[in-house]
Amino acid sequence: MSAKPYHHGNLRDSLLDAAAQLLAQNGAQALTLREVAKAAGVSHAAPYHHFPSREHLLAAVAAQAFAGLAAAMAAADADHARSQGVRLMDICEVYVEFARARPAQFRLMFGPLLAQKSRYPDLKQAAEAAFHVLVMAATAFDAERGPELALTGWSLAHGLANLAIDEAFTDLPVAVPAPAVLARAMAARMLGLQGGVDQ
Amino acid sequence: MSAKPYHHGNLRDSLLDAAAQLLAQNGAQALTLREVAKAAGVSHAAPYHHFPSREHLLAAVAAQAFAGLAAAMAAADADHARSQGVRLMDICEVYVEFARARPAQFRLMFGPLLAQKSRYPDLKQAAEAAFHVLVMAATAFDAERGPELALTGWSLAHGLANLAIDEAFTDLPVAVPAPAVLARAMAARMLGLQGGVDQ
DNA sequence: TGTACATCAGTGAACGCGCGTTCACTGATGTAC
DNA sequence: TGTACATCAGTGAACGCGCGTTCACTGATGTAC
Repeated sequence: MSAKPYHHGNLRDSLLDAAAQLLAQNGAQALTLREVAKAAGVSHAAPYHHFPSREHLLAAVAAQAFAGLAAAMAAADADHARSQGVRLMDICEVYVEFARARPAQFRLMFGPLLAQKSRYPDLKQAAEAAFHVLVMAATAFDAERGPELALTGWSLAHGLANLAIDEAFTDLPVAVPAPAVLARAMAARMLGLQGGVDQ
Repeated sequence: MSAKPYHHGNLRDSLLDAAAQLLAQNGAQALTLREVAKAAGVSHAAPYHHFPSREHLLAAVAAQAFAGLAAAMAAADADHARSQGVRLMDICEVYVEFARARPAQFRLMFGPLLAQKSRYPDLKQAAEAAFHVLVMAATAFDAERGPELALTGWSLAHGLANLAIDEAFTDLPVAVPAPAVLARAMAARMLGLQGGVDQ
């Protein structure tokens, strides 16, 4: 803040923040280390004291994004006033809306830029933690078919999220409801519920 | 073939073929115009006589891939010995297997590299033709809920396809069947059928 | 409370690289007459 | 069947650019004594 100190103090976090912001603006393709450094107000060589390479920085951004997604899903699952089935629908909606709000992050989280996730333990762990929220909720809904429902729900939400952010629905020759509405309706069908109206 | 003629004769198609092959090997990120030209046995400036820019070449590759997907889906829908419900399951399976067989093409078709599809009319038309196959099949299955089923099935297959090629299922703490099996089972559930065994 | 010094987080210049694209050119093709 | 010529599809050298990364350096920090 004050007069630009030589030692930044918390550059690692600043770089992550700057990267996330640039990602939202320009997409992962255009996210260069040099731009990130500039946005953080630091020379373009400084990031190397905190990340071994550009890819490691991207992995850290993705891990942070997974944590955010997991938190949002967990929050949706925490509303105990709602039935477990409705909460599963909420989770699907949250998933889709997360992707729509942060499309570049979402693509980075799953895309080929971080092909070998196993090389980034933190990233892998964050991804698994997010999926775990869904498995737990699905198992609470139906103890026996929990994992199966979780996989189906994940595929459904993931496909919808991707199609939505890739704008595959624009100018389609059929009427398409809003993604959030679609997410709830599809989840309801999958669970054998009445589709969004039985709260 | 013979002694490298100065005039290639069919360079446009050769470039598309070379691009598709390089895409399969290295991914869209690494697909450069220069490499494509080299693979087609031509100087790196030659492609400009057939495509105004790299992006136009990519768009043409994607359009061709959409045509291939549409053909595969149509073939699955053409087996009139099977019930319409089973054929819808077949289409979903074909969709997922297409993605697994050509992951880089699949990502290019939907990804952000071709953000403004509307700038490439051929591409847009090819994409819509593929979706149309699904809508027709879903409408044949259930005249009233056709479009809704098509959207749900598309999301399901698309999500599964993406998760499969991004290897999101590896090392998951739950048992995961093969993608093709998953595709059939999920489609069956969506349609209210018995899940892959009622041929 | 001072001081020497190891450690660390920055800087800024430089490197090599490969890319998309442009340009003036040249060789091949095919058509008018 | 020839020949002149417009057109087209190639070539290869060159351009400018921005990138990731390296390097020797310098200023700040904090700890041992």
